[in-house]
Amino acid sequence: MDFYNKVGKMAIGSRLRGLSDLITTDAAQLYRIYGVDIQPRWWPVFYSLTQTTENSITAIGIEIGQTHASVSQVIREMAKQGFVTERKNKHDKRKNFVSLTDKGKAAAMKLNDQHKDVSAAINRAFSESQYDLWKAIEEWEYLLEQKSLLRRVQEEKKKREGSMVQIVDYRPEHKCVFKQLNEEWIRQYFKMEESDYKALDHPDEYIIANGGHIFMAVYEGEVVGTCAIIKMNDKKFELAKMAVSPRAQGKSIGTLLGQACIKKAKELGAGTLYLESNTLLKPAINLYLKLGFQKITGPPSPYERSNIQMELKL
Amino acid sequence: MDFYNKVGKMAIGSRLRGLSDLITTDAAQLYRIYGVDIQPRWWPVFYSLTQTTENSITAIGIEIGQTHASVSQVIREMAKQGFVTERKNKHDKRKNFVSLTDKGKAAAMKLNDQHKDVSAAINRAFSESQYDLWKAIEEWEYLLEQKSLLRRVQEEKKKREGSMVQIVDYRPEHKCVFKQLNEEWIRQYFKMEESDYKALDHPDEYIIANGGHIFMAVYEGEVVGTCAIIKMNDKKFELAKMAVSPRAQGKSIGTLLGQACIKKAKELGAGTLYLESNTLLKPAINLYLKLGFQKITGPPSPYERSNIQMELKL
DNA sequence: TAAACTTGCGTAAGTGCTTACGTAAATTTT
DNA sequence: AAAATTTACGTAAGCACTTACGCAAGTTTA
Repeated sequence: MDFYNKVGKMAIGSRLRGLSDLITTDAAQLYRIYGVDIQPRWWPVFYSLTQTTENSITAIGIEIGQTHASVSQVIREMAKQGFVTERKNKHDKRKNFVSLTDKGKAAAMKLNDQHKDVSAAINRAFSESQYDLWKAIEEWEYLLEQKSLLRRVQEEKKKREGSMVQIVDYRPEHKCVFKQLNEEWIRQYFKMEESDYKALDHPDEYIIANGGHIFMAVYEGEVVGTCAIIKMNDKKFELAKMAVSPRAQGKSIGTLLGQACIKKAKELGAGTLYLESNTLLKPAINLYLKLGFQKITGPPSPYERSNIQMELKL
Repeated sequence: MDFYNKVGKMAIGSRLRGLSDLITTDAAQLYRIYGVDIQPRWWPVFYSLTQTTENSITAIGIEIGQTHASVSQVIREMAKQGFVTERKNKHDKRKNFVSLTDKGKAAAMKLNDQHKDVSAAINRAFSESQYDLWKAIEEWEYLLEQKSLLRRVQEEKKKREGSMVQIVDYRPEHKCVFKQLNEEWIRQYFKMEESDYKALDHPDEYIIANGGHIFMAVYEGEVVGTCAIIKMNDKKFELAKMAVSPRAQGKSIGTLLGQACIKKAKELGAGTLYLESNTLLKPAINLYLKLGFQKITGPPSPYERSNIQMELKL
């Protein structure tokens, strides 16, 4: 199929199903060859019943990895053809115990031959092949169990979108959006305090002129995040005013801003980066931890909403 | 799934489908993440349409490896949601040309990102894996194209059943079945001749006492085939009276009998094995060819039904 | 001991494809 | 030019499962 090559390995799902179909379409004819008048879909149930004298619907389903509904349907068809009999359990009247009839057992004998031959044919095909399909499937099952495809794709999305984010220095024209981004999240969780207005209305004076720095995150031409470091003394800066627009979350923008701030603080000769936050903001705290910050107990903060203090030694 | 291990590699079909499901079930959620309101099953059609400005139903089907019926259904759904428009072809009014609307194109842009991320995720998974699933699938597709699973199983069946066939020397109690087996096939195609009765009614005198040999094939305790070598002179034997019961055909019994006769003829010091047959009996002629016999032109035969003569140099 | 939950099962409906079939248009054969 | 065949498409129904739901029977909790 040329399409597969165009689309690339993304088509792995379709391709797997295609191969599965290629293998299973022959099945119906196979049963005819062995003179057993059964439906291919009965096979797993049939096989399971040959292993245990009798079994309940749900138990069979679990064993063969299908739903009880599917087994129930198959059993009904098999019973109609006289391959199995059903028997209600005495102790637990909900349970429906199923076992092979004589006709079923006779068919099972023939199926046993078929099982032998199919196994032999498949094993021979395996021995003819260079790449081990069986092990490859096992490995993929394991890989996807460890981390689902969905999560893998989400990670790739984050990475791609993160690479499209630019971290730029604060410029006067950012004044308005700088305040807006911060006000947005503060109002969502808390209320604006006096000290907020001071820094947000006059970033140039309170932050930059004071020896600090502000970064802005730009995504698709739009400013979607910000973060600042404020000079406390020659050796200590505060990480503050971190804000990311809710529309742009999930793109690792906080991480990128944090990393830029840490780098800048080092350049400015800081030995410690300090911050105040609130334990209510779990994603933020997680981000700080990921950046290397650790909880400390310091002097009280001027901000009402602050209930946790953290520090990073540079 | 424990069942897989019990059943062995015969479950390869189910297992492939299982893995395919594991990969494709995530798909539905994926589209939501990318903010595109499309059905996963639309994807191949969608992708195909982004490659060509417009295309007909059947052509799309061929490209994506599905039936036109499937494409027709998908297009109907997509049109209802306004992703595509249909346009009857002027020159050929049967054709229905489909193209993306603006809404469709916008969705295609988003899908493009999704395609990138999914491809990246899958490629990363491939690079994490040790066994190459992709190549393994390719190889199996090739193997099954060369020889279908059905044929492979049939071969195994033949081999297994062949190994259950015993070739034994003629004993007096075989007299009746020896005649019966031969009469059965002769009557089916021709009519019994005078010379038939001589050899079939008195095998001891005409064949064995004369320095020849008769083999019987036994399957599941029942005599199901026979074949004889008749001495023509010290260096030349005739292969004759080969008969296999129709109920036991397809088990390579003819081959086994033939091989036994060839071996015996060698032991008896023959240099040539000769036979007469009829070109009507194609499977028989094929068997003789497979055993190494070649067509010759010799003196006329006493049997009316003989129209071909063959010989094997030992 | 009643109420709430869990378990086992059957039935219905959905899924994403397929095959089967019918119809109209185009093409080839007679 | 009529008849037969092929092509393009739509619709219906089937396949082998699934999920959703409801009922009855058991078990646990309050």
